Amino acid sequence: MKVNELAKRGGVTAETVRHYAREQLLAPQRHPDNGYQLFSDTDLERLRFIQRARKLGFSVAEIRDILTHADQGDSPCPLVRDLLTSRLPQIRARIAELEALAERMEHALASWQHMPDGTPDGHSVCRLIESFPDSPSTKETP
Amino acid sequence: MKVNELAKRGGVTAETVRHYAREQLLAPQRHPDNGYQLFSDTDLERLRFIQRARKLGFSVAEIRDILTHADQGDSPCPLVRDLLTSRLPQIRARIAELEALAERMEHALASWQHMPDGTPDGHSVCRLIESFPDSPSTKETP
DNA sequence: CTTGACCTATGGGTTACCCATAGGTTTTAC
DNA sequence: GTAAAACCTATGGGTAACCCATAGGTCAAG
Repeated sequence: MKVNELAKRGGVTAETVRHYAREQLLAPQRHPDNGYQLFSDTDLERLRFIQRARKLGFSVAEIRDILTHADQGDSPCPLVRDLLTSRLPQIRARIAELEALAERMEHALASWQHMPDGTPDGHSVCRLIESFPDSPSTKETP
Repeated sequence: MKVNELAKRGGVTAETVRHYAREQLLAPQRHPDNGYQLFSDTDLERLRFIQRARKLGFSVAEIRDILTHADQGDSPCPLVRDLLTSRLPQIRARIAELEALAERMEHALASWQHMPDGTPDGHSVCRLIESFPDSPSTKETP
C-alpha cells in the first residue's frame, strides 16, 4: 500500500507516515519504476506499535531504538522498562511545575481583581505583572 | 552596560539577553565605534519585568506585545488579563493530559511486573507495549 | 604586545511533526 | 485519448525559547 492508505488505516496523516519513514521507524520498499514507498501489513502493525509507544510517552528516537533492537532479534523489553522508569519522575516533575504555574496564574488573576489598570510611565510597564516576585527561580516552558 | 553585565545582574545567560534583543524585547543602544550593545538601567528593569512575565507563563511573543503596548503609552493590563485568562485553561488541560500519561505509565509498569521479557518474533516487537490499547485518541508532547 | 576575556553575526541543533513548493505519476471521467 | 483530479516525490522552512559552535573583531591587563 502507498503512503495515504497506510496513513488512513493507521489513523495518522500522510505526513506523519513520511516522517516516520524519514526517521527510519518504517522502512518501506520502493516501487522500482516510480520510487513510491510501498508499505506492507507488517508496516501497519509497526505503525500501530508506534502509536501505542507514543501514547506511553516514548519519543520517536526512543521508539527507533526499540524497533532497532527488536529488528536485530534482541528483546527491547528491558530498555522499555528502563525508559519508562526514568521518564516517569520527569513527567511528575513537569506536572508539579505546571501546577505551580497554574497557581501563580490564579493567584495573579485573583489579586488583580482589586487592582486598576494603569497607564505605563517610565518606571512601570504593568503593575499587575510587576506586583509579582521575581526571585524564586523556576523554569517553565508551557 | 554590555551584554554580560546585564545578564549577570538579571540572572540569565548572555545568550538569553541577546535572544531578547534579537526578538525586540530589549532595544539597546549601539556603541558607535565597535557596535557593542549598550544597556541602561531601564533595560535591566525591563529584563526583570520579562522574567516575571515568563514566570507567569507568557510567551516571548506575548511579552513583546505587552511591551510594545506600554512603549506606545497604552495600558497593556487588559491584554495581560485576557492572555492569562485564556492561557489558564490550556495549562489545566495540559496538566490533565500529563496526569493521564503518568497514569498510563504507572499502569503499564505495574502490569509489566507479571510479564516476562520476550524475544521479538515476526508479529510481536515487545508485548509489554503491545498489551496496551491503541484506540482512545490522545495527543501528547511530553 | 600578547594573552585572555569579551564582543559581533551567522547558522545549526533541539521535538514531532505541518505546510508550501515544484514537478512527476496514476487514476478517473468525458 | 486525453485532460483534470488526486496522489506521489524531495526539499526546505516553520514552530518555542533558547543553547552552542564558529570565525573574527575589540579591549583590559601584565
